[in-house]
Amino acid sequence: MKTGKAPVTINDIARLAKVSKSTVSRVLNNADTVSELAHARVKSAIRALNYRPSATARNLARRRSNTIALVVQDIRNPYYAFASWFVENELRAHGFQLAVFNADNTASLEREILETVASMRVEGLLSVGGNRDATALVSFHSHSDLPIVLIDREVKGYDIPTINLDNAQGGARATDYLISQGHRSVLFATSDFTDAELHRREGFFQSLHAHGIPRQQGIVFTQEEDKWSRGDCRGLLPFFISPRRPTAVFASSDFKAMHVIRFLHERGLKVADDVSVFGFDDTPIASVIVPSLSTMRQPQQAMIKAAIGLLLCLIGGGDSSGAQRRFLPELVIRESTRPLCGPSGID
Amino acid sequence: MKTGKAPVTINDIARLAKVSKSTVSRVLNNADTVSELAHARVKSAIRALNYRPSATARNLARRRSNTIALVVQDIRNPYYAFASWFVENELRAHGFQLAVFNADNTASLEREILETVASMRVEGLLSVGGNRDATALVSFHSHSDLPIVLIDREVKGYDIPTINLDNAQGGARATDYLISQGHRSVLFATSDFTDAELHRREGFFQSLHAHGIPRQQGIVFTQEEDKWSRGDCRGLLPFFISPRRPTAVFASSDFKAMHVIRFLHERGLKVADDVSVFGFDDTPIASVIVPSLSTMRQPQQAMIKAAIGLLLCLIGGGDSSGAQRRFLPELVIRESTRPLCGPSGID
DNA sequence: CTGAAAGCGCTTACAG
DNA sequence: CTGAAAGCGCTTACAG
Repeated sequence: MKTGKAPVTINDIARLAKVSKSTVSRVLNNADTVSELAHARVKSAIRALNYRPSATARNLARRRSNTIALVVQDIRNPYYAFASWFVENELRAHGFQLAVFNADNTASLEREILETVASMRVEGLLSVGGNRDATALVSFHSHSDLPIVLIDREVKGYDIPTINLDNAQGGARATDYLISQGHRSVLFATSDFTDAELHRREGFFQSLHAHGIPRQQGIVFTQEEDKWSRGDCRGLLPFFISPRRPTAVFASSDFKAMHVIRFLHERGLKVADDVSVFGFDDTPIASVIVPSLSTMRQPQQAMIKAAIGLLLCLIGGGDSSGAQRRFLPELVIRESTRPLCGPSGID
Repeated sequence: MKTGKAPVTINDIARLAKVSKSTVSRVLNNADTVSELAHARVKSAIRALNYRPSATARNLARRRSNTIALVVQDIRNPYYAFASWFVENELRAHGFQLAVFNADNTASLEREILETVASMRVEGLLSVGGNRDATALVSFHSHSDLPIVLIDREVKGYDIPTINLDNAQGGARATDYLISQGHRSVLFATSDFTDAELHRREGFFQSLHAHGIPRQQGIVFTQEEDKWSRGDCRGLLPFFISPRRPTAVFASSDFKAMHVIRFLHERGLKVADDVSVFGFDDTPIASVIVPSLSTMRQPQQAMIKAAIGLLLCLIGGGDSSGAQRRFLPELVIRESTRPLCGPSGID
């Protein structure tokens, strides 16, 4: 029953059903002003020709696409993969379609995506995560009416509605916890890629300070995101050949924590027993790996729901200039951290 | 510089640049038959009004969308997330856009997606993975001209171009390896959700048989995919309270292997030392976790490239009825498996 | 309840 | 090199 090259159109249906295309359109859109007879004939014509209305034509005529764009920074990252899954489900419940775009942590790609999104005439844009260069986004936002809501991204000096985690507090509370377990020599492992990480680091130092620990004992190890992705942690070596090695590592994400764990393993150090490891995000896998990972949980679903609520409100014409919501992370203690008992832990 | 409610159109540009919309269209499409003057005026009008042509209108007029649909079974699964990343990059190189759809392992959702895809007038469809109910896909394929290529899915009795892994061989070679390490009591942990898993299990039994191991010593533990997702492995308990517990577990995916590892950990059993664990897929995380996971590597990128090549060929009008390619998995030995030394391993 | 007509924002022959 | 016209496949007032 292959239909040949040219797709069947509303005119084909009208002809076969012996009605006007207006009437076909009416049954397509469930109008109640169609006679039973016409309705039946149209329906059967549709079935006979295996007709599906063109979304393209419909969108053009209706001047709306009924779709919302989501741009994530890296779909390979489970955190974003899950976000896209959740956003799609939430939007479906509201009758919207989702178009996902992957920015690959690259500003130039993000720029392209914004162009595409604009030409698609989507009705709203959700962006989750992001690197620090937001110029494309800012310029796009200031030149367009498209409702935009950002998650996990701060754009200073511009009024874009934003849903964020209190990353500084997260960093501080994680560090507080490690210190409360007796750790005095804590290494913060990160990249300086996102504002979120910068704030987590800030919180790290705040906590040290609050506990009267000199800044030098709060060691920071930074390397490019790319090296983390490849699992290249050689840069950590110097910190662990010294006799006064850190007794705890606080990584700026679960993903990095897992790489730190592998590094320690290869150096013959045991997680928890020798070195406590703490993550950030509470990725699904954090509770599965052995030992399971202590981490700061990000209330991702709540944040996404809030963002979608905001976006839908904006689309509905609502005003939310200056809308900023900040969520609090939650301490999750698992197996990868342990109290430091006695001085034997350091040396 | 907000533009007000109605988006600017090609007519606005034509008016401002004092040319016809034909000419605007020409510069939009980089036609070389435009005078310098006209070109410059159009360009500056476009910039002045921040104009972006409507992809919807363009697609309708051109009768092509330039986009390809990818349907994955569960975007939360890193395997699929990576696939979508890779497909997008490959397609970009060929000038196509990608629209990703998530079937959530649900036949009814897959059906809906197929409807959407059809109405979008995409130019091709790639499907990766899939549960065993392919009726929607088969019926769709037989009623439409849309080029379709399947990856990791077998549809028997219908001629849909397919790229598959030789899962039976993968299952057999993995089991061969475990047996070669002295394991005689191997547990195969799986769900019976996909054909791939069924074939892996088949290979498992083939290998046992080839090594003269009675079927009863090849234990199979099956539970629904859903329980695996939730990490509920209580069903494994009976196998491990018996004194003659398995010395090796072969899981039908890396993901399941990780849950098995957690289960063993909670029972006080050490991976590799007490029980060898073997996965399937070689997910990125397999080499990061501690101990790193022995597994069968699936040449995912090569398979995707082959699938895209096939799809592009079909789109170009090529004929590939009966196109079936089968790739071979590769044995990857890491830390989670160990030779069984001496009878002490069994009891 | 139904159809003819205009329009959505583009592209594409066709003349000139 | 350029413009007027027709057309892509729908929807939406407007008459009747």
